[in-house]
Amino acid sequence: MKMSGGVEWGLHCCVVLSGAGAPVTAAKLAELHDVSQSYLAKQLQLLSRAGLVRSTLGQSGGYVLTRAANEITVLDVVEAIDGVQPAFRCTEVRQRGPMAVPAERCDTPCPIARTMDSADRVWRESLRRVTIADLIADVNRTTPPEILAGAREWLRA
Amino acid sequence: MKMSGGVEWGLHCCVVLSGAGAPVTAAKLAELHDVSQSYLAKQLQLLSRAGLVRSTLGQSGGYVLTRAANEITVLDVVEAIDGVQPAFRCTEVRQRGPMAVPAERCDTPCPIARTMDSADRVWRESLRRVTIADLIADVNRTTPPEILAGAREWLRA
DNA sequence: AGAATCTCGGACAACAGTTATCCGAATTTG
DNA sequence: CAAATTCGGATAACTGTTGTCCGAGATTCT
Repeated sequence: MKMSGGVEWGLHCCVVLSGAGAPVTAAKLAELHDVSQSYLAKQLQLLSRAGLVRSTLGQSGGYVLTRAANEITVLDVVEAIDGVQPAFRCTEVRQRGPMAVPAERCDTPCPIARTMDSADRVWRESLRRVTIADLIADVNRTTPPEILAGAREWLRA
Repeated sequence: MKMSGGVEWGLHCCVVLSGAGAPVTAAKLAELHDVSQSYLAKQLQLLSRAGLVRSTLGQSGGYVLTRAANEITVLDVVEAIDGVQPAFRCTEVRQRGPMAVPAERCDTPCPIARTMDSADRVWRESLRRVTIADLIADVNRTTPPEILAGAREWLRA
């Protein structure tokens, strides 16, 4: 089981985008993080399609967050890039084979599926509790101030 | 993000194995669940390697659980088949690019990684709370008794 | 005791989904 | 009108999952 690597990039981009007042191009975001420019563009498209960022076209275009940082949760980004489909999918094994349970007797979902769904819910709930603003606060607290100022300046140039 | 489909099979097998008093062959388990025999064998091997089941060779061999059903958690099966590696892996993006944070200043893990790890922990904790015995109790409550008896008889034959 | 029979176990291919890349079309700014 | 920029799809490489096979090992019957 593996989450798409683009989730990490997307979260970093949201943090950076929140700090910059002006639109930032995909190329700049890719260079800042030292990741593939073409592939990051794809992830940004997913964020855009989910309505988390807005892209402005033209010469001085780029990406901007559509809401305040404390209105965007980590779960929003995860679901935008990795999808909303839960990791476990019940294939209704009990309805197959020589001892199959007829479909009309399966009113309640399989206990295995219920267990997995419950775990999936608490996982998502945990991610929903953390916002981009929380991440920013943590970053501001743990990274050297000169680097923060340097990045801000580098983005402007 | 997608969990291995073998997890579902493995859990069903554990439930069946707990009900049968004698060893059950991989072929019988595959036929009962109507899944690929060769591939199910692979999943059973993983369970065996993790110490959840014990295989006995020879003419009347098969698989047996090594512990009582209430001593095996769903998480045990998930980790045996799907692996223990968390879905999110931090690639230390902050240490890359023109504004990289030097490694010696990164004493605390990235806040993004901490958020993901926390969610992963509650997910695993949720799965750890449910045992095979719980699943069996649920199955016994929700499936028609004649089918349960039929399956028990079918296994014996 | 020996041989047949049946089992598990690991090695070996096919498939799918993810990762990564590129280029043309559409759009805004200067 | 020209330059710069984003968006979307089409396309290749790659990793991991899915699926299949045959050999090694053990038990049972004669």
